[in-house]
Amino acid sequence: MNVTPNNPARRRRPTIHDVAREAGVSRGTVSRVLNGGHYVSPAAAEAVNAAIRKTGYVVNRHARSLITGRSGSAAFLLTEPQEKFFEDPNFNVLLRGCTQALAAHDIPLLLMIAGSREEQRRLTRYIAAGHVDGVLLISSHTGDPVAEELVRAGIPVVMCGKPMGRTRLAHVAADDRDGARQMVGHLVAAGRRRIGTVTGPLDTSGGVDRLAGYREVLAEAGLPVEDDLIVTADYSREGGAAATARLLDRRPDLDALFVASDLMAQGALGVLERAGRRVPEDVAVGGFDDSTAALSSRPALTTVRQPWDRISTEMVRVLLSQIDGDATSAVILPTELVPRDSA
Amino acid sequence: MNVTPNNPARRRRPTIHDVAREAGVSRGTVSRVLNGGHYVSPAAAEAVNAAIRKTGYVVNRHARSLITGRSGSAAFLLTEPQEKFFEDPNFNVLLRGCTQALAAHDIPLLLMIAGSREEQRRLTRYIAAGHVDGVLLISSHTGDPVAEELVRAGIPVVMCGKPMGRTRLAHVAADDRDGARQMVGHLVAAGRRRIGTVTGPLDTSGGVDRLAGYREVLAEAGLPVEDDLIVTADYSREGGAAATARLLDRRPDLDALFVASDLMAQGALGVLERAGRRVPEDVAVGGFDDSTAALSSRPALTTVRQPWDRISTEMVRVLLSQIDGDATSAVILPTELVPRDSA
DNA sequence: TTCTCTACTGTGAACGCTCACAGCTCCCCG
DNA sequence: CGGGGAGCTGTGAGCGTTCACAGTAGAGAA
Repeated sequence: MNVTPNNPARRRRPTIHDVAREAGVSRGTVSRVLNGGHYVSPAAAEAVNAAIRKTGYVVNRHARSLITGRSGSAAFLLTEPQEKFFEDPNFNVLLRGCTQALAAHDIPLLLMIAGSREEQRRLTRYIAAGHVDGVLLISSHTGDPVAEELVRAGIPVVMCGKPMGRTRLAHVAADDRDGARQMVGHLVAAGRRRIGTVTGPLDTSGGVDRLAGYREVLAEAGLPVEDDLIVTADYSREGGAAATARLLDRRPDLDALFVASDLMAQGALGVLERAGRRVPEDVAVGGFDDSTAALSSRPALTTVRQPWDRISTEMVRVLLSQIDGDATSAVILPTELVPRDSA
Repeated sequence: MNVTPNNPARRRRPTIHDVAREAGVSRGTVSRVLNGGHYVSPAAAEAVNAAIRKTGYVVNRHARSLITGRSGSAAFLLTEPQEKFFEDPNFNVLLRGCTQALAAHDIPLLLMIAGSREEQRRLTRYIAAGHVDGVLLISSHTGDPVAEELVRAGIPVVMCGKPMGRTRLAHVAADDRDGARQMVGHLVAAGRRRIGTVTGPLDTSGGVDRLAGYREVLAEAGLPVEDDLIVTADYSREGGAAATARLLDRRPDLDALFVASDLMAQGALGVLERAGRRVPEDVAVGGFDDSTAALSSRPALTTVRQPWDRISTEMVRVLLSQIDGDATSAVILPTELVPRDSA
């Protein structure tokens, strides 16, 4: 005697066959409903949808991927040690924006971190094996081999920020040069004359382009561009503090400071305060990014807004169109001066 | 006439068939080599491995998943707004540790963030649909519905930290109570008598248990446990600063402070400095976590080390064994006092 | 009426893998 | 010397989809 008669296949997940049987149609029709509903009669579509609701059917993505050759997911790939990114408030906004933009297309975003060359190799292999349809690449420094490897493997890649190498790579970036021009122009217009700058690393486009904007505006205003007013740091709070200390040491007559990131500007504010300089009375300070750090610092930071929300949606748009076979493209988005209390 | 005779299937990825043909064996043998190499002669294994190298073969995980029913990936799921986690240095260490521990098993870790109830629902559905083999759940607050939903759907889940609800959930946590006992014991032994505490949120086990340890030690030392020496904050730097200011206002006679996280302790140090108190001479400060914040603060923070590296490897171990069908289990790891300069 | 075109539907064949099974050889033990 | 087991191998089936194709019905044109 069978003790559990009603339990031959307990809790098997319903397949497309079950839905088809339930709806009284064929597999093909169910599949068509699932994929856009073209060439399906209204009555059949209705029956299929009812059957899907009734059975609680969910497509098996593995089966679908096997035949379509697509995984239905994308990667958010960091090719530098993660600490740097996590500390940076911009990163939060970018990640969140990309996740949401992809969620609208029902594409989950896998966050991958490849700090060491070893990890880079492993992940490149993994991605190149087709486990991900496309990559949002967050890498700033020159000579990052990952982008090239992925492109060679035929994987759609979109970078955040202008790539430094000569590779023709799809990317989305803010207009760093113009943002710097706006900020330094603002400082000049306020009557500042001895304007220093703390740049980002000069193997990143943000570092180079913001410095270029600074130089241009000074030159246009007829002010000398002096080397001892220029210090390079690494976008971190501590780096910004150290650079500012050095600058202040070299040029005690400083009356304004353009810092290439809000985080570094926070470090700068601390150093200036400890040195007894009032901001903005003695030294005006301008940041870059309009990150959360800008609002929480005291005084509130005058900064340059990067349109992170638009950057993320654009990155996703470019990636998806590239996955659909379109050519690579580049998008540069405008930046905007945000005047607050520090300058 | 065929114009491109040599190009019928350009750049097709090699399959197990190609490897089998190349090695002169059958599909079955190749599959066995791929899955551990049992019941394969050394000669055959050698031939297969050579063929894999030659063809550049990589398994198609979609095909494998289709039959095994496993995805070969795991999720790192945050059920709270991401900002909080990213700011916290502990989170970096935990994420990195888990990623590495899983990488050793060739299991990629998908980072998922479910800040809103809406996102939680979407991701729960996604995970329950079988797209991930298991979940490392980072959620601290009481009444988080995600854990229960996942468990009900039969998904292996391991939590970081003791769950507050009554659910019997697999988890890995540090011994918060004992860590607090060590720290407060240290303060008492140093002759401190008016010891305040800044606790974590009281709907997290870290908040509750560390407070419990504080209370116990004071009671055991014959010191009064006074309510106005206890303030609750939210683990953030700012929250810690605000709580300390309140405490100092209420009890100017404070001679020691046990702060339930290093980040909050950093905030506390700032407030104490501005209030003109010397640390540790006037007020001894003890943190919790031994995060990077502890070393970078001035003075270097005496704190309680949470074994994050072991926590992450244990989480992965418990998750994998649960995926393999073992029962859920809980692991509590020891904490350790790290004496530095602040107490 | 017949023919063509469009809208819709069902069916077989993949996709690339693992699993179960059957078959083979060889060795050890009774 | 026969039987049983261990070690190794190949084969067929099937996982749950999508895709291409063949086919049907009905509408409209010739």
